Order: sequence, then C-alpha cells, then structure tokens
Amino acid sequence: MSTISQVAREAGYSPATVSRYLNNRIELPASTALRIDSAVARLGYRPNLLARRLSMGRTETVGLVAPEIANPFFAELAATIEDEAERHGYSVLMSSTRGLRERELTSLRRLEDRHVDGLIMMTNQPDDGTLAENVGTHANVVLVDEDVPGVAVPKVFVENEFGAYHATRHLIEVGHTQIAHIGGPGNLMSGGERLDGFRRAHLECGLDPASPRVLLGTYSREFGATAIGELLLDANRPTAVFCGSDFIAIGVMQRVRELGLAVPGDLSIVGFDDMPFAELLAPALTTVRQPIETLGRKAFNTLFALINKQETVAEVRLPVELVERQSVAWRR
Amino acid sequence: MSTISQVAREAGYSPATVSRYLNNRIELPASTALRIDSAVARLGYRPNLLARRLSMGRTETVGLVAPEIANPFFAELAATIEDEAERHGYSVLMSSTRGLRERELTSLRRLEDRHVDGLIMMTNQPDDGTLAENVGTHANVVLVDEDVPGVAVPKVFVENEFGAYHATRHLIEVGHTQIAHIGGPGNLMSGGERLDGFRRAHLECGLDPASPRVLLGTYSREFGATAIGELLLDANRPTAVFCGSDFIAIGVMQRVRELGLAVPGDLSIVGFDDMPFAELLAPALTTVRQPIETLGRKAFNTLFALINKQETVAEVRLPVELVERQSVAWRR
DNA sequence: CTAGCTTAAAAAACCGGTTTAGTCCAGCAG
DNA sequence: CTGCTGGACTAAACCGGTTTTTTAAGCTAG
Repeated sequence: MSTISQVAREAGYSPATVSRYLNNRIELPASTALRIDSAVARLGYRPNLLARRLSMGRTETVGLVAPEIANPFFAELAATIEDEAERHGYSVLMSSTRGLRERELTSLRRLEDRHVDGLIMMTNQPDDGTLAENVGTHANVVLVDEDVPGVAVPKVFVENEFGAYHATRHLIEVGHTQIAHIGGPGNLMSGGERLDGFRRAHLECGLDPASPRVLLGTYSREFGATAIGELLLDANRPTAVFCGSDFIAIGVMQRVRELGLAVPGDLSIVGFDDMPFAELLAPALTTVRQPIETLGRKAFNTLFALINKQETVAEVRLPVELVERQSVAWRR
Repeated sequence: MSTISQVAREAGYSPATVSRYLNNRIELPASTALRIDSAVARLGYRPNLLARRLSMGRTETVGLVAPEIANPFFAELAATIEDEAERHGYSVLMSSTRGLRERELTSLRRLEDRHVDGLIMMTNQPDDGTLAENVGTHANVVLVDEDVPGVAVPKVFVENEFGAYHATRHLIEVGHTQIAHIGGPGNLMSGGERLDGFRRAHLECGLDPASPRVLLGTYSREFGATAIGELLLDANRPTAVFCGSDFIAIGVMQRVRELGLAVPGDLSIVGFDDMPFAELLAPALTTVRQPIETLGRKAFNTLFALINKQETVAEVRLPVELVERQSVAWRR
C-alpha cells in the first residue's frame, strides 16, 4: 500500500500539495495536476481511511440502533437507511439492542468514542428516564418511529393517531360496532397515539368510546394471541379488532383459527405497520402502512443535516395509509 | 474530551506509560496503577478510537455484504452475526449490493481501504469471474451460504444436496410420484446442489429422475408463480412441488390459490430456507430449515480466526432439517 | 567499590493523513 | 528600482494514540 508521501515523491511535490489537490482544496496548473494524477495511477494510491479519519475527526459512518435487526420492519428500515447513507458516502454500523437498556447505552458510547458521526435510534420500550438523560447529552442523534420523551433531538415519526383513526373508522364504516383494540404498551408514544385514534373514531361516529374493549400489552404475536383469547370469552364478543401492530394481528389470526373461527367471517382484523409478510397471509391482512422507505431516508437526511450543522426540524410526521386487503368483512 | 496526554499529566507520568498500562502490556507498582486509574476516572478518559485504529492498523469492524438486508433470511443472518461480533468486541458494517456486481466490488474496496478488517460475503447470482478474481486477492474474506467458484477463501455453506434429497424423499414417502422442482439458478451452487438432491431421491426410490419436470430460474416469488402456472398446464400435472426457496414456494402457493386449487389438497409444496414467515402462512409451509444462527456464528468466528491469523477450515457444511408443517398431504 | 542486572518510566519514532502559516518568485504598478 | 500582489508550493504542526528504544536508579554479587 502506498502512502501520500510516496505519491508526492513520485510526482515531485510535497504531501501537502498532493493532499490539497486530491481533496479539491486547491486549483493547480494543468501540468502539476497531471503529474500528480499519473503518480496516483502508477502507484495505485488509495488514501488510508484511518489516517484521514483521525486527522479530520469524522468517520463518515452512522450507527443504526434498533431493538432487533431481524424484525422485518427494522430490516426494511435498515435497508433504506443504508441505501440513503451510501448515496451520501456514508457507511452504516448496526446494532441490535434486543430491547436491553444497557445495549442502548453502549451504542451511545460508540458515538462518544467517535466510532460513528451520528446515531439513528429506534427503541420499543418505555423509557425510565435513563435513556432520555443519556441521549440528551449527545448532539448527533435522530429518533425514529418511537419517542423517548423529554429529549431535544430531531424526531421522525408517523401519523399514529390518524392511522389508527382511519383503520377504526374503516371498520365502523363496513358495519362493525363491537370493535376491540389490542395495542402495544400504553406508555409508549405509538401505543398511546394509536389508542387515541381508535377512540376518536368511536366518538366521531357516535359510538361510545368507553364501551369497546381495549387491551394493551406488547407488540408481539404472543400478546395478540393471549389478548384475543380473552376477548372472545366475553358475552358480547367483538366482531372486529384493530391491532396495534401486524405482529399482534398475526397472533390474533392464528388463535382465532385455532378456535375454529374464520377470518374475516367471524372476526375482521386490521393491523398496523404493513410488514412485508402482511400480504402473504391468508387472508391477506388489511393494515395501516407505515412509509418505511420515506422514514428511513428522512431519518438519514435529518442526521446528515445534523452532522453538517444545518438546520433541522424538531419533529416530522409522515403520513400513513390504509391498505385494504382481505381480513375485513362487511357486517350487516 | 480528554486525551491520553492529559491523563498522563494529571497522573504525573508519560503517555507511553499510561498507554501501556491501560492496554495491559506492562505490570506497574500498585501506587502507580492507582494514580493512573484515578486520573482516568477524574477526567472520564476514553481513548480516541480513531487514533487507536490508525496506530494499530485495525478497525475491529467487519463488513457484511448481502444482496438485500431487507430479505428476512439475510436480516436474520445479519442479526446473529452482529451478536457474535459484539461478543468479540467487533462492530458490523452492512451493505446491500442489490445484486449489483459493482456494489460487491465496492465492498471489497472497503476492505482494501482498511474500512473493515474483514468481510463476510453473500452473493446470490452466478459469477462471471470478476468476483472470483477480486475476492481472491483479498485475505480476510469468508463466503457464506453461496459459493463463488474458484476462490480460495473459507466457506460456510449448508447441506443443500441432502436437504433437497430429504425434502423430495419426504414427498415420495407420502405417496407422490409426480413431483416437480422449481429451483433457483442452475449455475449457482445452491441451485445445482438442490437439483442434485432432488434427482438422487428419485433415483434411490426407483422413480425416473428424467421424468419429473424441473424449472430453474430465480429464487423469487415471481418465478415461483410463473413456473407453477406453466407446470399446471401439463397433461400429467405434478401433485407435489419441491421449491428451491421459500420465496418460490410462496409464489407457487399464491398462484395455485388464484387458480382455484387447494394446498395441500391439490398440490403439496415443500420449500427451502424456513424463513420466519414460513410458519405464518396458511397452510404453514413444510420446508427445509437452514441453521441461520449457526451459519452466522460460524461465519463470524471463521472470519475472526482469519483476521487473527489462526487456522481455518476451507469449507464447512452445516446440517439442514426438514420442518414438517401443513403444506404436504398424503397421496393415495 | 563496581560491574551487571532489574525495574520503572520516559523519549522519540511511528501510523498517514490534513491544515495552517509561510516562503519564494514572477509580474505589475508607481 | 521598489513595493505590492497573487500564484505555486511546502515546512511544520496537528490529530491521539501505540510501540520501540533509552535512560535512570536501585539492588545484588563479586
């Protein structure tokens, strides 16, 4: 591997000139430029990234912190972030936290250690304050999809409330009146907002927002299965469920089927997220689509602006969209 | 941010001593150690990673190169690799190639540029020689799941042939004699080996290995749908299909359903991979499970050994397992 | 008393770039 | 002829560690 000094010697100039020329910080006479160019070519010179980073103090790498990379939602988000980063000459370092606070903090330490220039964080569990405290002390962090309350960093979220409202309203419009909600953690922003939307739909349509059964837990299949099992025991069973996530919806769907009931015949289901597998299910899942791609690009671009000391907006809300498939049936 | 010199001054020693002590390269009298420790604590010293990397010439980062991170199979693999890396103090840089040769080469360049210490590569398209040529010149590369023929780097694959054999044999054992195969690219190692296994099962069971219809294409839903459409036009329709991937299987399943046929009633289906969604389908997909977790850990550990100049085995084959679910029916 | 050996710690070189502050020279105006 | 300006290029400092080589002092044996 050749160094910039070797190139300089080969071209007959100093390393400083070569460096400045290669980084476009100086205009050189054509003859000089040519000699440097050909020296670079002859030696197959490629700057040592490590040296460059040390002297520049930046890594051109961002960290992506998510609870679980394997989760299709995060995987998709990761893919678009990587794509957008690549287009800006940045690399993406990933870390799964598995929902462990300790690992979330470790990621922040990576930032302190100059391992990365910035962090895109997704969390999926309520914060006890620890995270807020630590995130707050860092400059280049962008929060995606889920909030950490009380932290003054740019945030890129979706219209949770409206999505839930829309989904619920859809169920009402096709004739349902007994609609249950199985949602994520109530003390998580997304969980709370989706519940709000669910309630508003009831209110606006003249249904009693207090009557429908609401069960909040985690965004998991297991919880979906357990919750629907419980709800179906009720005297006046729901004829439809709005689920806080597609994972919950799958759990519901599987349990309902185990109980010998039909979807959507006996129970209509609407999910949230539109994970890639939602359309593969039988019946294909009607769900609220999060604009994962836009979310990812927006997140990266916001972080990019932050890193470059440009203006950023405090909070962006991206629109969601109801994708109607086969898991909802008319109720006469 | 404090530097090692500040710590040294604060403790009353030289940077050299502090460095050597902190890296356990020297034994110091308790009193000295104590003074350094407390200076570190007082200043909240954390070594500058960038400087450390430059001087050590390694980044303690590995690259993960896959066609598409969003693909659940790769996402899962990425997650386990990340986990294993983390446990060894390594970070993981990811890049999706989207199947573009150019981007695969870019990843290799990252390695040259000392961006990463090593690379775990997955490719899913036949190589025209370019890749082999470039991979070959690099020391720290491990190939996972799919081969790049003619390259002398460690490889971690699965028992494709046996998996296919097992799956096909299973179909034969439950009474099928008209079994088709819809597989991946024939000039890809996995595609070829799975076809071999499919054929061997026929041979061993006294069925004509030439008679079954075999269609090779890409590992995609689209190809699965197209291929099965074609096969069902045949005079003697297959009663079962062994698919080269779960994606193909889904395509098949969807098209079959569109045609008003039942799975597994009219057509039994076996997939390959056992992607996370395989068990969510209705009917749940019988498929050959790749040991993704072991694959990931093995891949990282092999690369780790390579980086540390330890012995590695040229090629590892991990066992696969047939997961019987509901997409296969008895044939009288 | 001193050569020889240990131990404790530091000086200096090194990793390979980028950047700042000049130097040197040519050309031009006064 | 002098002073000024600007273009072309470079010396040296800097980023912040790690590692090799030295030094200094203390101890032991002869």
